[in-house]
Amino acid sequence: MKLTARKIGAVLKSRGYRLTPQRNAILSAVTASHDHLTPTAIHEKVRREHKNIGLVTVYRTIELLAELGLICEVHSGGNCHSYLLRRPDQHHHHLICSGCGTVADFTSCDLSDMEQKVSRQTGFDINSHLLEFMGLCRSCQKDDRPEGSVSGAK
Amino acid sequence: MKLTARKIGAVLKSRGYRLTPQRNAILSAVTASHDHLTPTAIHEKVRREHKNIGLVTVYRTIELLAELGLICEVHSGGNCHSYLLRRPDQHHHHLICSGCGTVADFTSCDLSDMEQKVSRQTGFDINSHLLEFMGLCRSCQKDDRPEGSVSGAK
DNA sequence: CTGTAAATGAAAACGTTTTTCAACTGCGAG
DNA sequence: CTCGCAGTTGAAAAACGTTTTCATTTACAG
Ligand SMILES: [Mn+2]
Ligand SMILES: [Mn+2]
Ligand SMILES: [Zn+2]
Ligand SMILES: [Zn+2]
Repeated sequence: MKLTARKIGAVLKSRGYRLTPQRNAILSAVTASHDHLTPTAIHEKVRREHKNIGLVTVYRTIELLAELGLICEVHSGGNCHSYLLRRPDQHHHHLICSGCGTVADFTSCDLSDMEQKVSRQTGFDINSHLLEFMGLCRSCQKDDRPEGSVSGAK
Repeated sequence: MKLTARKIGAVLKSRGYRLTPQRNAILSAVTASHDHLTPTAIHEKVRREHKNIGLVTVYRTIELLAELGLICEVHSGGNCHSYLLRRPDQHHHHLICSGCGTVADFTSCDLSDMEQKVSRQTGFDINSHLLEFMGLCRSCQKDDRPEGSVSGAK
């Protein structure tokens, strides 16, 4: 069942959030678009009708919608990376410990079956993928931290 | 065969790049660390010995090393995202067209086998993953653009 | 040693995201 | 319907992270 601006509005209210004109405008912009939009792009779109809306509001609304799982986030390849020495020669992927930041490598990645399937389903000609696992490394599982005590990189 | 600062230095030279003290310092910092480091983190590390090195140089060197595949890039969850309306209710992933930016959904994702395997191999307790496919959508395959003419979002 | 193209650092420009705070308003209680 | 207030907003500034510019320095081939 497809999400509409109206439905999302209802979800917001049911969760105790207010349904403001600004939020409605943002909902319309997002539901109307078949693209993925950056916060700025959303702002520009919304602005056409709602000239005075602040970019801050866009950020706040996006955050809210993402939290509630009403919008999806795409990693648009921008600049939010950290780096580490390459260890395996081969194509591989990473596991990142959300406790301490440790990164482990994973080489036996076989997405080709999935890629084929997806390719057939969608008609896309796939040429690369981004795959990362998140979790707790062995030692962080033991530590069993108090909560919210991530120390790792960044 | 593990990459060392020395070996990477050799690669650089063999590719016609100069081996400067700054680059060496960065290589040492990166090879010494078992963590993934942000550009700023690398800068801070390197600075201890090489007080005058500029953050610009760190950025330039990282770019170089990444291009040559000597370091790996981890998507550290920062802020480089675009957003779109959630379409499938279920857990799913995205295919992004590098031609026009179109995003397609892919629901039949089954990484659980891989997750189990990786989990066994590394001892990680995996609780989430990031998976995205990149490629050309059907219509962009036809268009066969001149080159570098991405128009999509962002 | 020298000449030259490559590399560097300081500073400024940039684009994005967050913080702050005073003003405003959606909406439920009365 | 009105009132009151917690929730929401916008302007502005601060905080970031990254890139550009440009004059100066330097690695290294010849
Ligand atoms: Mn999604
Ligand atoms: Mn890697
Ligand atoms: Zn850990
Ligand atoms: Zn396309």
